[in-house]
Amino acid sequence: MPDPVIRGPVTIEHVARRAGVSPSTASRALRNAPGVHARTRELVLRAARELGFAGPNWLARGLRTGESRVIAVEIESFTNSYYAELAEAIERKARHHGLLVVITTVPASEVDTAESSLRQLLRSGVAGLIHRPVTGWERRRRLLRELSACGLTVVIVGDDLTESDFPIVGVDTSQGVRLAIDHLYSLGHRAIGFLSPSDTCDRAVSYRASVRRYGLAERLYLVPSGIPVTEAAYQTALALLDAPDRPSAVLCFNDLIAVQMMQAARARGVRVPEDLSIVGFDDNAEARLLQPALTTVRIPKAEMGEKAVEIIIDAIARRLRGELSPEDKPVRVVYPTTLEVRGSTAPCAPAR
Amino acid sequence: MPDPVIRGPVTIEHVARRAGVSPSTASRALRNAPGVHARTRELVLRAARELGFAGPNWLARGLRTGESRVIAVEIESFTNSYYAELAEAIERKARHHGLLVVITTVPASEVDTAESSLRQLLRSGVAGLIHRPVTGWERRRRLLRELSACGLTVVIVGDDLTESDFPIVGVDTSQGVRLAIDHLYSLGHRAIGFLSPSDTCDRAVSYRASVRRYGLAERLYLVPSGIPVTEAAYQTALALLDAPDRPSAVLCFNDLIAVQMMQAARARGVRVPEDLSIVGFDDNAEARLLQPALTTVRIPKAEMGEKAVEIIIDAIARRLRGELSPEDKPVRVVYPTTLEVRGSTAPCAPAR
DNA sequence: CTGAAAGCGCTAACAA
DNA sequence: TTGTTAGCGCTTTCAG
Repeated sequence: MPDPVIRGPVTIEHVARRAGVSPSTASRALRNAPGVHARTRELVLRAARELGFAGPNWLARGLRTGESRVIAVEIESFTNSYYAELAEAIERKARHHGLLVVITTVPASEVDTAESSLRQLLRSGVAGLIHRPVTGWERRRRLLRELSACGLTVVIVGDDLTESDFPIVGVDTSQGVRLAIDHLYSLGHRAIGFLSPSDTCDRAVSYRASVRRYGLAERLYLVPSGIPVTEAAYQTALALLDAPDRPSAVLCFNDLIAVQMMQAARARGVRVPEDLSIVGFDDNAEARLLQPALTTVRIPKAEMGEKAVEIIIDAIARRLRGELSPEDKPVRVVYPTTLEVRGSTAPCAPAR
Repeated sequence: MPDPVIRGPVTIEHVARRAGVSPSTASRALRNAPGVHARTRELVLRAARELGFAGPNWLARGLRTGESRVIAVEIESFTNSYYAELAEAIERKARHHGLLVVITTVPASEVDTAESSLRQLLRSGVAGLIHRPVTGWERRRRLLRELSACGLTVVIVGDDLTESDFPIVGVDTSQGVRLAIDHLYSLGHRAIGFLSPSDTCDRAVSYRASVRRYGLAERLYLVPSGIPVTEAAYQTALALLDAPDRPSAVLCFNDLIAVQMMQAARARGVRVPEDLSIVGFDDNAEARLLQPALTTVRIPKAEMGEKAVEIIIDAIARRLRGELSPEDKPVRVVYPTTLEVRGSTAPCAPAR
């Protein structure tokens, strides 16, 4: 019998017909569902192979079962290596579990527009959303809660832990900041600045606490918003260097800002680490490329991404089992940070 | 009348019922399809708004119409900033056209395993695939052709243009290499090496041609495969530096390898650019962070990504119009490169 | 201009 | 163990 030509993807019905069984039997066999005679299963699998069956149509299956093999990730940008690392881990983990990953980017300039695309996600059979809070995130908690109410599992990934409505995967910011300040203090630094775009975020709060613990003065250098953050950080860094009471060490809000600090130092002829010690935060890939390499507080981004996926997979499984646990306290996973000591920090120069 | 509670996402039927019309009319109104009385449309839209209708379920619509609002991107890694830039542009363009982007990563170590996940894509209602060839890509042309035959538009993005079965978005490699060699030659360099993991790729071929054009000797330093490419590149770079006839300038296969070259030079105390000029390729983000900043051949990654999306959107539109053009010569878009002259190149030192 | 009916591909009940 | 039936939410004939 000549193979009947099948245009378009092969469906379960094709396989069933060829194997001489009903579609439902074919479906069961293909899914390894129980209650299929071994010989029948064989038959079906062979037919599938011969026809080049590529697996069931997920749209159809999803429509029928309500299941979903897709999770969504919302980040600010791919080219920020922090997010890239996070997304990579998420995708890897998801792939190993047979999940597809839809990535949506929400540029800071479009936080408002983004609502519609998130809603679309919901209607696209997405099982979960991994959300990394960005500027303006406060505005969308309502939306997120709404999505969550519609059965979509929302997981927050971030280091600000002031959140309790959703499962959250975060890091112990205050511990990380303490690591950095302890390191600088033990190198003899007593004038330790903090270069940050915010003075109310967890990192800033922790900085103040850490510095106070040693009885040191707070030296917060606030990066103004409005202009692109790198440019603003660079300007603020210059101002920091030009100030008469320039600190001997600076903790930067993150590595992106630390890069600007380094470049500003170079522009002013301030040697790092001899004249100025710099510590970053996050441990982005570029930290190691800088010259000198950047001492920084490492955030376990890969682990965090994987954990977020696990939480979603868990939620999916639980929902399948009918345990529609509405609000039994969202999970909170907090990772510790580590200090990566590299070349940008050194003992405080005695002569100042 | 109290709002009847609707659990789960609101469907078109809910909207229809509330508006007092049939589902088909609601569907038409929501889609802005012709043949709906203005007043009826109003009614439907209002009902939709009141119910918080978030748009039609794409699974259902896709199942019915065969349309798809999802495109897939296959890259090797997120953390390689080349791919990150590409993916970012793709996602942005896609988002602006209302398309969702599924990103699949194919680590070099898993090129074989990856087949199944690509097949899954096909069954997930994906309209197009943007494929950036990676190691082992030859092995999957068969698969790609198969997917393509099933109605999925495959677009290749890359700089090796030896491909004619699929639409391709690429760059003029030989022009780019010539740019680099011309630059070095005009700086007085006559011993120009090429540090590359392959001696048969377009870039290597172009290097040989360019160097021959000036009557210079070929100095190809081949990075062995098997071990991680960065490590291998570093070792080869050291060998290059230690050789008695060390070149005065090196063109690197890409910026990733150029980074290794820089670090090897630092390790050996060879000053860049005084003792050695280095040119990269791609213009990754890190090129600007290096010290000195890397002179490199810029590839317009963002434009390429956007163009790839356009090609897919075009194909979707054409298919909807029924123009199932089977094989009318795939599009080829070739971008020129530009040379970004930065600090890593300088006139050849006279004394050697 | 609107509604009723059918079906995209799949799977969960229920029957056999 | 297997087949039959129905329906997920939507769109698209085809009548009205």
